[in-house]
Amino acid sequence: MIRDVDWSLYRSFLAVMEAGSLSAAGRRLRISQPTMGRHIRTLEAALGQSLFLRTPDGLSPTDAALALMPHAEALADAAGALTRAASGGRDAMEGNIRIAASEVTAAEILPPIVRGMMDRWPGLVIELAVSNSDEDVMRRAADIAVRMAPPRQDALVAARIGGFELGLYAHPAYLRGRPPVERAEDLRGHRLIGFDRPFAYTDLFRVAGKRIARDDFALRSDSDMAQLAAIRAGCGIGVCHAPLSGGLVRLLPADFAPEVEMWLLMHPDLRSLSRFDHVFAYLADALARHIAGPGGAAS
Amino acid sequence: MIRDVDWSLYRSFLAVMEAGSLSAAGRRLRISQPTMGRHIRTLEAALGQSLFLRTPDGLSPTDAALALMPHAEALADAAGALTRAASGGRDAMEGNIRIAASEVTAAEILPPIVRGMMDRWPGLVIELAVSNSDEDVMRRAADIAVRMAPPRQDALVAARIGGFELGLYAHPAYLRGRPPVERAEDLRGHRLIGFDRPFAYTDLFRVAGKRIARDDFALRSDSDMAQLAAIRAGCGIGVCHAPLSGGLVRLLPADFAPEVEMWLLMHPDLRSLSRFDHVFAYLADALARHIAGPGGAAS
DNA sequence: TATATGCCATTCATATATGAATGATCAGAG
DNA sequence: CTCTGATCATTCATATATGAATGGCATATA
Repeated sequence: MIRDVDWSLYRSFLAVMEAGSLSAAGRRLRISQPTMGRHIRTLEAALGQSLFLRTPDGLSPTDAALALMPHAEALADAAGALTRAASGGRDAMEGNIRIAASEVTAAEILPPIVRGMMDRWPGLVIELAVSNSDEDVMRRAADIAVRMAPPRQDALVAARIGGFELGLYAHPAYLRGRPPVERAEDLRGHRLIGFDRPFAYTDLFRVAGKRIARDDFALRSDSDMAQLAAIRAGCGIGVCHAPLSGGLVRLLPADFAPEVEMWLLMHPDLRSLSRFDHVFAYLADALARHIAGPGGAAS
Repeated sequence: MIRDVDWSLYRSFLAVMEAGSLSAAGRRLRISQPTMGRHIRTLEAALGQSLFLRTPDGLSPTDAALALMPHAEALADAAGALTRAASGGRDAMEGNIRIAASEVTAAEILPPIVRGMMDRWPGLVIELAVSNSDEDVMRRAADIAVRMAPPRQDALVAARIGGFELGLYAHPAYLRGRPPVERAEDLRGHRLIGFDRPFAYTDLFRVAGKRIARDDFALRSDSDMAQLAAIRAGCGIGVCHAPLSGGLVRLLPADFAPEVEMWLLMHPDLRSLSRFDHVFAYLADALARHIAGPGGAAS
């Protein structure tokens, strides 16, 4: 049936899918547009189905192409993981490492830690990717991930870093001149900051047993970083990691104090490269110390 | 650092790793030995490290190459999945489907079911792979898997087929002329058939609360198929799926009757190709009917 | 000891894939 | 309407990768 498709063709396919045109894809892969066109034509011939409709302003994918897309991405993830694994020496602390974390983690927690890593191992090249699912590690789109929940995938190297509290916080400037928040009912009439789309966290948002729904929020954002920034800017009352709450005022600590676990994940295939183990251990240690710091220490 | 490695080189790398020599790898990929040699040399140059030691009778992998191996396999799995997904039309019931199952399942349960599928959809090409881990589906080494335990991976399409019993069985020819087995203690002195290496099933092997250990087995095999064949050949007493126990005598049904669940798994990326959905549903239905047949019906 | 069969490296003529240049087409801006 | 900036398809000279053939080298086999 289908035989011996050159893997480079898949690469060109993916590039065209992402870039939207032969020319743009060619630029990205540093090959010429005619070559790119030939690759796609060859691939279509090999697979026996047409993958793109040629239009004056690019190639638009057929349904068949869309169906193949996730597989092509998996291929790219695996190729990326291989290149990262091959970068640097066998046991040397050099080469690329891709770390995935949530926005807040990447922006607020990791930078000083990464700084320390880079100082200690100057040969390392760190890539920070923002994402929220363990899938990244399973799919090898990232080597190591920091997550705020236990892994839902078996077969991953996982370390529980520790637990910390979430809390309701507001900036003093917001609270000034507004009715005090002393009981759960006092939240009515206040500006609440929360998620836009339902998330894992959504269920956590219960104050004194009552669930805060989407409509109760005066400011909605799916970016936890934007939420944090909004709280700090005095936009209203929102949820924030206790260890990150410096300068903010905690509200209703008795009514809202859900605990969150921090986990570190790694793909088992990376254990054979010692630098991943070292970075994993370094991160686990540094994150544990971060949690144990101000407001943490719940584990 | 490392830039723009042609994915075909990874393919050659994998072929050499598996074949053990440039010539053999070349034959497998239908390219010449000099070309294969050039590919490896190019890859080594691109990755900046030597991958093989050239010996008179082949290429032996360095540690670096061994470390890259799992990644290369992931790449091959993804490429295979892509080709399989691309084989056949978009919504047509034709093309390749790879089904993973344990030995016993593949040999005893699936054949008539697969026969039915092939009759119904003549365009389908079925590949039966023997394996025991959900990993296969997660890694996309198989499209659909039949498993005897709930999935340990989230993010898989999973259907619980039903439960059935395991039991202790022996062939009448074995039992003839031997002391009868009426209580758990009677097993002493009998020939037991069991696993060689510790497995998930090992823990199940408890008779009247007492665990049967490795040393108690007179015949050990990690192949469940070999065990079944041994029981049927009258080698001794062993564990067998109730639905497969035709012609055998059940022993100590009150003391040993652990329940096992059968699950069907599929990678979510395949849902967009309708033939995988259809085959999934067909398998789920046929397996459920198999279980509900003789000796099953525990769900 | 001679012979056969693996293997890899090298060479060199050839087939193949590539890129620059060109032309055609379309959409949007002035 | 015209011009600009995208796009893709085609052409053709060139660079590149390929395979057949060869030689050298080990290890089995008789």
